[in-house]
Amino acid sequence: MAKTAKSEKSESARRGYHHGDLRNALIEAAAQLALDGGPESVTIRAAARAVGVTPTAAYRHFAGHEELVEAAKQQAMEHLTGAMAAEIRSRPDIDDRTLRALSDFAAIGRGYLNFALDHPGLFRTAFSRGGPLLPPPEEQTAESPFRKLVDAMDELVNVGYLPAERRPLAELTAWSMVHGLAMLVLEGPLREIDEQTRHQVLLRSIEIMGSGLSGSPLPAELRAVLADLAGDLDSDGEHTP
Amino acid sequence: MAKTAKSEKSESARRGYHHGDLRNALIEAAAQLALDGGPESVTIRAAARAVGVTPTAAYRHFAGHEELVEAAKQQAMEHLTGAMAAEIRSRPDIDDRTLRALSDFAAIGRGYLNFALDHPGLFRTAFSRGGPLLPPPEEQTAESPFRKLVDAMDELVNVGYLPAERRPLAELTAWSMVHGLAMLVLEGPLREIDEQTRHQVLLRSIEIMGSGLSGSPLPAELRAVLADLAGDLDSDGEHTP
DNA sequence: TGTACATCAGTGAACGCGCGTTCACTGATGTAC
DNA sequence: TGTACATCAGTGAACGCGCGTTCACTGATGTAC
Repeated sequence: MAKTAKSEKSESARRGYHHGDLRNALIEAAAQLALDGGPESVTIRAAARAVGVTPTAAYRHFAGHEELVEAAKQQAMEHLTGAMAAEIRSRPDIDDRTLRALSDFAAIGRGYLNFALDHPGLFRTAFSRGGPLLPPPEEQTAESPFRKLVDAMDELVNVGYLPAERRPLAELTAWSMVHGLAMLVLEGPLREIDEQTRHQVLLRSIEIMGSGLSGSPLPAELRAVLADLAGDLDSDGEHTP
Repeated sequence: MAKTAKSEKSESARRGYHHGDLRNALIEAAAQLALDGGPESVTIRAAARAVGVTPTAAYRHFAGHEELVEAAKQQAMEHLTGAMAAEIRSRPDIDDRTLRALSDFAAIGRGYLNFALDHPGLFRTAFSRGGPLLPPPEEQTAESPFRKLVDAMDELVNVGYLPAERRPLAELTAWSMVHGLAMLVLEGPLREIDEQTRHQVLLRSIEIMGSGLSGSPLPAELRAVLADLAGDLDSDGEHTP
């Protein structure tokens, strides 16, 4: 870093140096492989091929195959984080705090499922065996989907919707629900379910979760908001923000 | 079958014929491989090796590798069915119908999670990509876990606990929840969660689901029953019935 | 500023692996006479 | 009941594949004088 501080040149010089930034190029190639074919498709040889380099070259930057795959999983998780953060950011504001908190909550679930359906290869990679563990709270950024879920739930308590004694671990229940739905629908026994049913299951799930949290049925106005949100759930291809 | 009808001998004679029943032997070997190492471990060569036969011999009974793997997945699903049916059967009777229906419901979730934790290889195989689809209702046996879940939910309606308008698709929500929990805890980002937390998440999940269905908090007596049930959730190794 | 040298990113050939799959075959079984 | 023959389940050798990984190497870069 002393070198980098000395001159800007070394920064740009490095670009033309042999390959430039082979490590990151390989990671990006690995992420692309994961996007196309899931974690099984991430191999050293394929990544090297994609970058236009000899497999051996990869061993200058990774201890072995496993390290490349781990990088791809990490990358896939960051894609999920980015996609969800963007989706959540792009939602219109709602004045009523309770309504807002609940709709945040629903949007998180919807974003998760959308990502899974839009990028099955990445989703599978992010959650494949040996993928990244849930980081401890202090290491989670504000963008982290899980952090956003926790925040939304905390807000539900602050707002008086969710009784404090029902709060503990509720985020894990909510996560399980939407994760399970994604898995069952993506590559599980429900993978041939029709789009409308899938849509309705998410709706019902959010509803059940919502009233399961508060301990009372959802007010009609909330149900309307949730229905709107779930309506953005898209099916094939990219979803329009 | 005309032959079989003619004499019982042909039945037993077939046993000693070359290998006897190589097809089923290979399927059983495949299931064992899946138990030990998940679906990736199911190969024609390994199954043949386990049975003590040449790989080529497998091609008399399976069109190719894919067909053997499919058989293993089917087998894994049947194991799940059997294990859950046994677990549900072995529960003590409860007089109160509502209590009973709710505890059935909870036991199904617990059985599912127990199977996943006790036999991760089989669980992963049953739900791996390209695994068996959920059969249409008319093809589900009374033993089918999904059928049992549907029945339990119907009973919750009959008993007046679950309002009919909240019934539709609720079984898919419940399934998603427990499936997601199993995936997250088995090989996902929660795989290093401690046993006690895992236990409590299931408890909270059943509670949230239960009150989310009815639209009102669980009566204290129900919570006590559920806590008992979830207490049977075991962690490492076989669970004791 | 120019030259000799050290460094180290990437090359090319090769290895061993387990896999799926195919081939011509063998030898046990069941059957027709 | 005994013998010739057809059937077909299983053998053994071999193929090509893509993979991970290692080896001695080359040649571009950065640096010391």
